[in-house]
Amino acid sequence: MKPETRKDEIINTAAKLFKEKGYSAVTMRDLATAMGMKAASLYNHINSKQDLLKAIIISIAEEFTNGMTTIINSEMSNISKLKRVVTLHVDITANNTNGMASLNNDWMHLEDQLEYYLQLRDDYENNFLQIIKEGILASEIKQSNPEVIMFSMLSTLRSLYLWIPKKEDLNANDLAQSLSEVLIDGINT
Amino acid sequence: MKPETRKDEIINTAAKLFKEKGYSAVTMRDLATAMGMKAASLYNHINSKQDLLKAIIISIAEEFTNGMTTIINSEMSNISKLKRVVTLHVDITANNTNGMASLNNDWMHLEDQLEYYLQLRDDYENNFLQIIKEGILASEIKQSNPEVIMFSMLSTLRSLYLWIPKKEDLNANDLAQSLSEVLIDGINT
DNA sequence: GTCTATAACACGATAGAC
DNA sequence: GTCTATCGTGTTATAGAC
Repeated sequence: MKPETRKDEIINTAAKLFKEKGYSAVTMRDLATAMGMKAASLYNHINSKQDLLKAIIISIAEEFTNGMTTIINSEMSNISKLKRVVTLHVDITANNTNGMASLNNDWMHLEDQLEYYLQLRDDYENNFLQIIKEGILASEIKQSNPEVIMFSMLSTLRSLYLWIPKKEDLNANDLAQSLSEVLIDGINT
Repeated sequence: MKPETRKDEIINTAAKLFKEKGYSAVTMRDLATAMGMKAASLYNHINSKQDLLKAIIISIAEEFTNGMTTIINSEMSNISKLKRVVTLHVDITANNTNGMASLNNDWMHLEDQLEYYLQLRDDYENNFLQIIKEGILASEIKQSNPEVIMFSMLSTLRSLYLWIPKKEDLNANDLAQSLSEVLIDGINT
């Protein structure tokens, strides 16, 4: 772990506030108060409010892209790949719960990087869908609508940022395990 | 269907804009432009921006509460109750996709009604959890962590507002059916 | 019921002292 | 690196003509 610079502190504090109220409702004065300084002083470390959003969202989006690439290129069953996707989400979310809120809810307020973000998200979803389709072809996965399956899994995984902070007793491995069981094996006896 | 009053038109247009950018990022000027009038004219029909949010969120939240009460008081298996919950979400969301976005993402900007909303949400989740726990006791549902099951189902159901508008070809009954299969029966062969 | 004009204030960001 | 002061603009909402 590198030591946290003052800029990193600001970014992390911003992510926390953005999670609570959303990007648009957080003012630079709010952020400054949370940092124990005046709003003008923030600009010695950052260029703009928009840069904060960019720093929060793009780095996480790229983490997902890299993780997905590794999974896609690996040699394992499609069910195992899905379980690896679950673990990917649990790990990234556990490491940056606040940032995940911005990724999910404030991406539309990106300015210069909006298209890039949408491209990454689109590629990610296509890869996710591909794993499911190949799993169905290989008879590892039930003959259901692949898009419904992806929608359901992805909705759950994208909501993890709301849930992980409330369940601190559950460690990442146990949570990924429980989630895989529920998402993949179902709940019906 | 009652004829839509001018006030209803404004509320529905507001819901659409709130879905796109969030409550805080939508200005009364944006709303007025979308309505083809000037911002000042809006105030002949509504009292404040906050009132719009209240009208959108609280009515839907009460629909969920009423629907859940009916399900809880009905005589059927717990698995059937869960399927009815899925249908409840699909129906309400199909009827008011835009409003569901505010319910999910902008509830924290409620002022006077915030506590009331949180109370309704809390009661709803407790009832949901109760169905799952009784289903496990009755051996209808697998011995998994009930909270993980609820979290997973509810995350998916709460995301429906994003998905339903993109899949207009799927009717409500078919969607509820597919979702129940995936959420309750799982995807593993 | 819609308009123009404007009040009263909050916003992001900058200038320049220390 | 933090401060005070402030610019220029955008915000919700109201007043009053038509």
